[in-house]
Amino acid sequence: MNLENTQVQMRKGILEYCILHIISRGEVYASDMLDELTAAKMIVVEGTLYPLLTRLKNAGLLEYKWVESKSGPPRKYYKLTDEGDKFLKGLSETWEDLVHSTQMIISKSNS
Amino acid sequence: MNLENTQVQMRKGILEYCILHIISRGEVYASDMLDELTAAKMIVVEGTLYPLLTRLKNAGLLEYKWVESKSGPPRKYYKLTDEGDKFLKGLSETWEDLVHSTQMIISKSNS
DNA sequence: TCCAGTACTTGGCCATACATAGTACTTTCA
DNA sequence: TGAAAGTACTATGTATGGCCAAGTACTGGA
Repeated sequence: MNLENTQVQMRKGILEYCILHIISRGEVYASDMLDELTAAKMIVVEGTLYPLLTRLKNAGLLEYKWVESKSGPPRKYYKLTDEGDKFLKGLSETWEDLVHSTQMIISKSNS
Repeated sequence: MNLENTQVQMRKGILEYCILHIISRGEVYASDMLDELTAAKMIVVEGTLYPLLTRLKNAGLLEYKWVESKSGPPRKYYKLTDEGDKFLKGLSETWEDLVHSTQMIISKSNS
């Protein structure tokens, strides 16, 4: 039971939410997302991101198209499907409820 | 990939944080915590709470004492150890960072 | 004595984050 | 021309934690 492990646990599910948000803003590929997540100090490694994208695609929330690149292999550019859009709305509600509940408990402690 | 499952995943780790907070306010036993969590609309079932308390106790973050009850079997009243107190402080930081990072990504989407 | 209520325990299941190693394609440069 | 370096993606195995469900143990009332 160390702090590091708990950080991992806290991130679970939230990462999915963040990724959907990033994709909802326009077509991006994996490295774009990694940059954005890193900028927000939400550290993510390849081995986490790629399986997640595959999972979301298989669930019908995302779709992608191959785009040629000048500096390496072609890239998968992702965007949300209609279903993905709906799912994101549901997730937003869940997240806000969760934050609200947590703040409620925390604020009681500090009073 | 349904919403319900994602809600479960989002809760991971956060629950631990909330429980430690509740216990930090004074000696309580399981049903007290369940009431408090339910009041905050963070639904938790026994099968989640009890194993969590055992885990935290084994990790040395909690300690408990048995107290007789007039309406049923004796109860375990929990309180934080010094180590638990330190751990909670670390967790608070993690939680705030996480919320901050997430808000950063969300706010970009809405602009 | 039997039943309902309360408090706690235990074992098994599932999903996700992560580490690690590997594939495949492209450009660069000796 | 062909070996090295870089980029993008894939695959496999591990650990953790929330949850379900069934079970134990103690109490007081009918």
